[in-house]
Amino acid sequence: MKPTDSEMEILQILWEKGESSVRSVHEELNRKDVGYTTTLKLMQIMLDKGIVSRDTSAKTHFYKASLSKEQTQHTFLEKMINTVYNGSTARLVMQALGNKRTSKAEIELIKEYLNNL
Amino acid sequence: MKPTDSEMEILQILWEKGESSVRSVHEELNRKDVGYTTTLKLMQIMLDKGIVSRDTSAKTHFYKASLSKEQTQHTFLEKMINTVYNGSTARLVMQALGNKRTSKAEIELIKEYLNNL
DNA sequence: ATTTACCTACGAAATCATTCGTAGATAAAA
DNA sequence: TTTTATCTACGAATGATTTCGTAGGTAAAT
Repeated sequence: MKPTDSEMEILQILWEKGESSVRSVHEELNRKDVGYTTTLKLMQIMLDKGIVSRDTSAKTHFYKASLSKEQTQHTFLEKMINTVYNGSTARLVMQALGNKRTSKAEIELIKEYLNNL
Repeated sequence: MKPTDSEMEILQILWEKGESSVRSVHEELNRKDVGYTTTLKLMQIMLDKGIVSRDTSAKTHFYKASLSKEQTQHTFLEKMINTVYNGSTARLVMQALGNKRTSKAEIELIKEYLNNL
């Protein structure tokens, strides 16, 4: 239900690339220090947990995320707003904008978005 | 320096309540299933890690957070933006605003904030 | 003065996440 | 056909987090 950090990294790749083999996920994660079977094991554990599903019809299995990116991100955000920002979205947003020097383009994007709300 | 989930829960209480005894933190965490010595141990570990400091002049020790709420929240946000939103602050902000029905007052607050950047 | 109630310290078990090595299967290359 | 490459499965080591039990201290209540 709550992906770990490593699992999150793998999910990112699956969302971006779509259905993928372990090898291709492993190469995308450019953690050079970590062996192939580690990635394999992680993905097998994710399968157990129901975080991903897979197609085993060929020798090389293909994995895909069970949850949508949006749904997962939403869960994370909600949790963060409630536990860390006492339920105030504005507080989170302002801190996000304040602490990082956000690019002008990004700021414009947000302004536009706000006007359309 | 990355507090774990349990450590985060304790930090929340210390930020809110200020300097506190283990007992009072333990009661505030309403995890009924967990014993007092567990909370004690966690806070002792946090002391080892430098996450909290304490006053041992009386029999009952008093703990306080070493890091400010703002700084710690910032670290979390950064990490979240990087791991979940591919480094895009705007994407986080827009999802935060989009998924929850944010009040008009909050939206105004954010607009004003953006104009002052 | 003895019991009761809290407190700290701390070792160690239980749990969970991450890592790797090895075995065995299959397919492609030589 | 034999070798080589690549795949899955899975047990087990490692490391970090969370949990609890027990021992020993101090202070208040009986």
